Amino acid sequence: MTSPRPSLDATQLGAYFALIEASSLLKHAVEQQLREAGDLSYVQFQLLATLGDSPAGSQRMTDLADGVVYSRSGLTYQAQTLEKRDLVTRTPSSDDERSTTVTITDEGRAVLARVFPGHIAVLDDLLFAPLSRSDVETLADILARARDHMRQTPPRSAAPRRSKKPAGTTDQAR
Amino acid sequence: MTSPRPSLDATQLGAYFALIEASSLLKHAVEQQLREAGDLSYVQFQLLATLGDSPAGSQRMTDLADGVVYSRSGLTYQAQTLEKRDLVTRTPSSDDERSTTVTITDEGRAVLARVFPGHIAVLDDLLFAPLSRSDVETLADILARARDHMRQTPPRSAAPRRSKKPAGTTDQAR
DNA sequence: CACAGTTGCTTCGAATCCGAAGCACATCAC
DNA sequence: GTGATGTGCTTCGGATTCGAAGCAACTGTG
Repeated sequence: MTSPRPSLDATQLGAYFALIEASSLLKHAVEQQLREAGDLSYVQFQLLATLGDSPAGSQRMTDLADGVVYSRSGLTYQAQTLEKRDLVTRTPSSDDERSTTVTITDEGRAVLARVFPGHIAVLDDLLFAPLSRSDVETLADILARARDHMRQTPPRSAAPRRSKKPAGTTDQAR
Repeated sequence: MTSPRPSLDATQLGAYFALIEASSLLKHAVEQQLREAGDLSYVQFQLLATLGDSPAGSQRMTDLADGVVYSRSGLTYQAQTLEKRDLVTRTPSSDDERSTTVTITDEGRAVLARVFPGHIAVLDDLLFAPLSRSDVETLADILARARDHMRQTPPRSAAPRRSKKPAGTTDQAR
């Protein structure tokens, strides 16, 4: 950051690094707690929590994938893992033979309930402890805006201009 | 499902989810850009950037690991990968035979320089675009506080005051 | 109805990650 | 010195991730 880069200013860099570091640290801590308390990975917890929050306790694979940030294949893997442990069931949808409906089981809800208190505790201790009430509100507001913007921004806007991919053009190598 | 349990309030949950989602989305986007522009993973970029920022362009493995959030073994893996591509060199430290000093090469700096503009562009488009100047300042301040707190909080404090367990659930096989 | 294009999910291979165990050097007693 | 500990890094095995390719079921057009 002491480099002569005419791009981001110190504040922006600070925000960026703080965001990445804080989320990484938090995620690691949460992951560890989940592993110890219920032998769950973070994704697995997210899936169970999402399902537990759903009206019927079930969702289509695709809708689940949209809620979480992970890939479809990764979701398949985790869903299978959860199914093996009887925390969810997977059944073909009735109106569309292709889609799979994932449903949380009582056992799944039990694990969720067992893990939740510790999860909250970690968040309180690590994330919320050093923040005031208004800090949290502000944080929620700003990050929600950023998230919403990223969600609706075309995933490919990263590289400025690029249309069709004609051939093995050694893409933008400077 | 907003159960009647003494959990987090809506604002806290919102902040938590927004933090996780925003950082995940951003990281994915950045990762993709880095991959396309310089065939670097996010960790590799972080390592190169950290080294590039260092006075002599070099650091001990351990110090590097502290800067990044990843594990020692993961760092070893990535350092080896970078070394194979001649983006860094690794030499035993002179005063301590055990430690390894990692140094960025000119080639490494070149890759860094090639990748940087696109990196900035992604950040501008995805993270900073929907935020005002003061938003960024506030965000940086709050997250920096959270991060610093997490860094100095003992790693094992996951479940501090929570010793009660739901019946004689056989603990994990150790 | 037949066909082409979509959509939903899974399988496959490769890359990456972590924790535990192991190895080698350092440091601290005595 | 010499052994007991500690520190720095790597190796090992296993888990998790992704993208690309594949399969099966839907949809739209004539």
